[in-house]
Amino acid sequence: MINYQTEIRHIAARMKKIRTGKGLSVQEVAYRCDIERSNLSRIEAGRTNLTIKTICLICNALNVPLSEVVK
Amino acid sequence: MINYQTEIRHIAARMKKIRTGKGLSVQEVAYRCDIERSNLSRIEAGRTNLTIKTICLICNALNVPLSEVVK
DNA sequence: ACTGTGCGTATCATATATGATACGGGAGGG
DNA sequence: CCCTCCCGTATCATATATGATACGCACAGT
Repeated sequence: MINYQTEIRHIAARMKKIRTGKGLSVQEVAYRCDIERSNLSRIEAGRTNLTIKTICLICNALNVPLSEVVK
Repeated sequence: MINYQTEIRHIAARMKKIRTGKGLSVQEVAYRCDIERSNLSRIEAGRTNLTIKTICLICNALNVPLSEVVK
């Protein structure tokens, strides 16, 4: 049984970990995927129920497959 | 490079395949996850950019892990 | 022919993700 | 002490996912 709130937090945490692991700033990633920096901050804080589109854009900016973020 | 529109269509197709594979009707799945039947129809037609919450609810109704739908 | 059921789709209202902007704080360099 | 980044967060506007409802069609059973 999946708890979607937990899942959102997990996805957010993975994104942040990948980003910092690659030494990228929030600004840089936001710029790469044409997402508002403030929005990306909210997302990484796990405070938004993101859409597939947004997840894909961020995955592209981080240069990782979807499966790396959604497990 | 991930194309989010393609990804949405893939996810929609997997959901439909799993549902029909289990012999469930759209109504039944919609009822199980408390989602509008019309909305689930739209989703399976690949016409909406679904949120993580919605995907999780549907996965629960289909009794499959997230990884079965998002690859 | 009639009825019930499942599905797709259209429309409108509502909730909410995202865009846009602004402010404050911490860290580091001059 | 100033700057300059980077980050978190708050607020408001806008775009859009979803809820709610309705209609038409195909199909099966009677």
